[in-house]
Amino acid sequence: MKTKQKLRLRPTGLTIGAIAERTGLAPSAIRYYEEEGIVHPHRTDTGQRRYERADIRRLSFVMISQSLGFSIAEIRDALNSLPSNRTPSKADWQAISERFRKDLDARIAQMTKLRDQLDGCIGCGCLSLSNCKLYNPDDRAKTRGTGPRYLMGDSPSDLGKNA
Amino acid sequence: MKTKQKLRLRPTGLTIGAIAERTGLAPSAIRYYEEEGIVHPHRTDTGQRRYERADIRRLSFVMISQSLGFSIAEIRDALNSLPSNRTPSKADWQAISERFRKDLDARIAQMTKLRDQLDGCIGCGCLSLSNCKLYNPDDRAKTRGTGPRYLMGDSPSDLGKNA
DNA sequence: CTAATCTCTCAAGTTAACTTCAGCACAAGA
DNA sequence: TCTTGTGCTGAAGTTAACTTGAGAGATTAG
Repeated sequence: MKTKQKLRLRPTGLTIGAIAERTGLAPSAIRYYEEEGIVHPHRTDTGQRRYERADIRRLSFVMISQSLGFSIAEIRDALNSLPSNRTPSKADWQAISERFRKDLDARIAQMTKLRDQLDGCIGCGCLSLSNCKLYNPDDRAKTRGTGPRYLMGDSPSDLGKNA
Repeated sequence: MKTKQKLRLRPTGLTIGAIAERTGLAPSAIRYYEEEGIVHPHRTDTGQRRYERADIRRLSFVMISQSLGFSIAEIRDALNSLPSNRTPSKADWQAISERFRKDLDARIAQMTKLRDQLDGCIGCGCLSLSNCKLYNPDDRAKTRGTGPRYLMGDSPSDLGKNA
């Protein structure tokens, strides 16, 4: 079929630069997201990445989700629930939205709860840590953030002893 | 050598191990907090750290604050507002509590706002990113977390164009 | 007095989410 | 065609908040 001249494959897809411009993300970040399995651009015969329009939405979703406190891993998992064979529909995105909303609701509730205990505990001068609600490790929200904090709340064993 | 006998200085203060037990923190974490200027134990003549009872409260405050999403730097700054010449009073702690509460209120409000926009935007399938409120960089909460994210929202320049 | 614990310091490792850089290949425009 | 401008890869750096490990001294239980 191809008399294979130069055979200029029509410029299928957007370059990483174009995507970067439209999303506001740095190309390096976009490549990183690929490593993390968030986007799966195809390559030109010379190895350059080419993205689809739908990828802009995926990446934008990442930015929004991150600002809401979700990790890349969580976001990837959510995106993996989108159909891979067809372009995600409105319903598909709504399903994700609901999952995230549930998580958000829980976090907001948790923060509100801790905030309400703040005055009562820290504010009181914490003269009796032993019965301070904020010290309950189950209530101390597992901070969303980085790094080893492994032992956080692992052995607050003798908190009830004295102050 | 020493004409002075053993001269047992009375065991002033708690050892790092004792503090670790009472707070549930690892000794390494406590030493790290010292580097960060959160606690200032004095040393025995042989170089071991000795803490005061009040340090337990400082460290507990750190744990609580972290679970509320505050960084070590923010926590240190708050603690620095405590009087250094006398043991902090109830009122001293309450002042800090209020500052943190304000911050918490703002963050909760922000999260609630974004959450409410979630369904409307992601849920809708985001057919028109151009007028999506979640894309407003000013609204995208500056995520509390680690690492370079410097450019996040730095140049979402052409977001209003298409896509 | 000894063995078992504890502590100390300093360097290096860890996670997350990226960035920066070096060296090289391809693409676009005057 | 020659010159910029992009893009690619892989390795290493960055921040935060700590942990882990090595080598050596200090404390304590028996």
